[in-house]
Amino acid sequence: METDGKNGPAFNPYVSVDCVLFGYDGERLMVLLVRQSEASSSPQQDPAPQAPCLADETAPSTLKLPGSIIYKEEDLDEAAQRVLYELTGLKNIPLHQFHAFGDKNRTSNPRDVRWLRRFHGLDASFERIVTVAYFALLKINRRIAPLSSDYEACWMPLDGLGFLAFDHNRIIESAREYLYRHAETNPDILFNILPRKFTAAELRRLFEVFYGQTYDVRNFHKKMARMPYVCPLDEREKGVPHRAARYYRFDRVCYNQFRKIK
Amino acid sequence: METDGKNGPAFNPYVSVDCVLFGYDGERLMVLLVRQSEASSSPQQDPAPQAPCLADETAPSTLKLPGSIIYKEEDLDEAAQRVLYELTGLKNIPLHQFHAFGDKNRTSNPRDVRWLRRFHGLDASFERIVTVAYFALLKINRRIAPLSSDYEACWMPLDGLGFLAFDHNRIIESAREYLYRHAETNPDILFNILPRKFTAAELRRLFEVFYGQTYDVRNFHKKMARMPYVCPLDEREKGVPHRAARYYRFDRVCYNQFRKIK
DNA sequence: GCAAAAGTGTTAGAAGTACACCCATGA
DNA sequence: TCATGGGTGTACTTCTAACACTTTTGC
Repeated sequence: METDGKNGPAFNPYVSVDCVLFGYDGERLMVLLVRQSEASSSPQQDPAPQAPCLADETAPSTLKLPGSIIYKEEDLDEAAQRVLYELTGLKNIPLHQFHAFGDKNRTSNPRDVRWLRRFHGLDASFERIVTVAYFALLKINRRIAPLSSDYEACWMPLDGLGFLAFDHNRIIESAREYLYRHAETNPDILFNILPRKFTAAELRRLFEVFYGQTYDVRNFHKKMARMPYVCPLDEREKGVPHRAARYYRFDRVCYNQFRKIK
Repeated sequence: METDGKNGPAFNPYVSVDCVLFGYDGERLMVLLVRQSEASSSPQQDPAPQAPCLADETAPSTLKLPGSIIYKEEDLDEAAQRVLYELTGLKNIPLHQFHAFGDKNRTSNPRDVRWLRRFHGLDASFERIVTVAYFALLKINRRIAPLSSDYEACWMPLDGLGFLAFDHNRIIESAREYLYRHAETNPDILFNILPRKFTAAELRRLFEVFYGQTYDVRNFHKKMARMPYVCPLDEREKGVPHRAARYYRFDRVCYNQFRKIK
């Protein structure tokens, strides 16, 4: 801050947070998007619940990441938690800040400009919105879906997303890289999106989807054996038309100890 | 951005960039800091060259990270590059954005508030400065030092920093973690801070300082042999009172190829 | 010849990879 | 009894870590 004085053409951009909420439904990685509505009313005033949508490229509205301008009395992290909560009802989910996007022209697409004016009432003189992006990895289950529909939100498969508002395609791509890197050193993030009890096959499936490769079944069992925090239970599957699989659970206490000694 | 409408108490904070410039002098890791001057004039108008300073806890001024409010026509990355250039004269150095700091009270220390008013002429109503932090790893050499002194800048040993302005202690600690993580996947960053020609001992010393551990000499030679981009030269040290060490150089072309196939 | 740093090879354990068959269950 | 997916062991390679002595040079 020493390199400009009173002279510098300082200015105040808007600061927002955007949340890249990855979800796993047991089969695919998804991302939670909301409609960039053409209506000028805010969703709080005019909730329009509707069925979880499919991508519709020809619709007049575009999809975008959930986000919000930060409020005066909020920390960045708090704003991100608020966005998550208002959209999904979830609290205390670790949200990871990964990058700030502040290019001069990131809000220059005419459609986006129009939307910002109508929906946010931003005056014509606004210059830019600097957004601080967060990601989280969520378990897709029944609790989330109904809330999402209030915001015309939908889970979209991560592969083959169409064109999104602003620079949100880029933000998601970036989030994905940070997610992978984060998971390397924090594998617990993956266990959060499995059921409390899970089978070896479920864990393997998750690894295969996440890392985009296949794992030899035998070697994967050995890999699991080397994770002391993956604890086999006595319980097994029931009612399956084949040999019943053993259940495992993730032991966080054990996980934290394991990390310390490593 | 769907979770607030016209209703939200949106506001515009200042947005700044701060640069954590790590430096290596062949022996220690340092960080480049500037004085949080009590004078109200900007350094451009009143450059006061002085000898590279030592930490002086009792002085009326505190040390801080170099940084700047972003200008209207600047991208965040451009602002960070500008700060780096104005302070060191260096261009085209990769600066890595790593985190945005936007806590409500990060600029609430009375001394910092006073400084912001005097030095930046920020009016009394400012609420907050959201700062986007960058780091880079530099080779400390003669070209940097003279420029630094114009800003009352000094290289401080990374360990044992005193109390800095704002939340800059925290920012540096965070930068350090990101730097380590970055170097894991991008080891080239370490070779940038070695001389063009370096000995195995120099490389080992760097690794030991950087990773805070010692390396067995023989194993380290094997480690080097597994880095195809570290090329032995025919040249050797001269005039040393012991067996002359071989020189090596970092081959970037080879490095890039090696990364692709991995 | 001596002080000071350079350079070199072997062994053991841990982790990763490739590969094929029998087991338990419900229908 | 059959279709379906669950579960297991061995051999090879690669990486890591521990460990001690000889070489070269200037003084």
